[in-house]
Amino acid sequence: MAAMTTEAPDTLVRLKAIADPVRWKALQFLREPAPSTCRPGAAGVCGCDFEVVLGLAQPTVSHHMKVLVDAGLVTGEKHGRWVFYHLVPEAFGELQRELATFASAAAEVPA
Amino acid sequence: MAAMTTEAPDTLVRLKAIADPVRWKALQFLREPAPSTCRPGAAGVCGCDFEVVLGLAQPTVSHHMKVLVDAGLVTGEKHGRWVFYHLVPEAFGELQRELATFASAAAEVPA
DNA sequence: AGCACCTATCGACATGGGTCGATGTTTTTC
DNA sequence: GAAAAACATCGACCCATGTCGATAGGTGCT
Repeated sequence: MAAMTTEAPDTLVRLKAIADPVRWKALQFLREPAPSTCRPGAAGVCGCDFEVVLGLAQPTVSHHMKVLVDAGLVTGEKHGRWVFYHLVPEAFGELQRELATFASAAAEVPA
Repeated sequence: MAAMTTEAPDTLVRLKAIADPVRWKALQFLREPAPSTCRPGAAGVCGCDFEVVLGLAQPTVSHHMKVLVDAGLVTGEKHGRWVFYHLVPEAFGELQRELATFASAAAEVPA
């Protein structure tokens, strides 16, 4: 179940993945993970952690994480019976560059 | 009021506004506007232009533009009976910085 | 083996939001 | 004043999707 980060999902897919309150909160947690409640000293954030952080049922968490992984924003490594999630900085870098084209658009005024 | 760009809408509101195929296309058009079909030589893009570009009915266009304006991504100036829309570069700059925090997050490289 | 735990999938439900027709408001033009 | 054009608002429809319970698949522990 390797994460196919080589192919570039559409920008809209990534934006739609981010533009959800639950997934946005999940990404923020991935950015600054609190000490794992299910596995102290773990090298990542597992799905069961998100259940606590997000306050949602397990299938719902699984669904949201799948969306993030499919969008290429997050990778999920399976270690034992846990899945550890990590951010994909490149994906956010690409989005950053996309938005930059809009931030600099108004700079050039039609002659 | 027309342009309440002083208050900062939530980041999620802006992301949700962008993460829509129609509005994304509208933003791209605002970035590189083609010559206006309803008013040649106009100093902006009016709503009726979007009807042609997006291929949608007028109420639908009005709805989408309102979402973009409310999100602070676009301003709408009313000139006569037309409303000319422009990008708000600052808003995209803020989003850019938001995403930068994820792009620079601890990137552990697999051995 | 048997059990407990984490995760993925399925099915069903409810909500949100995109879409359009009809209508109203404002402004320009004749 | 009347007509036309651009835009906003309203109401309704319909699809996408977030949510959960039930269930199945996998893994580690005793």
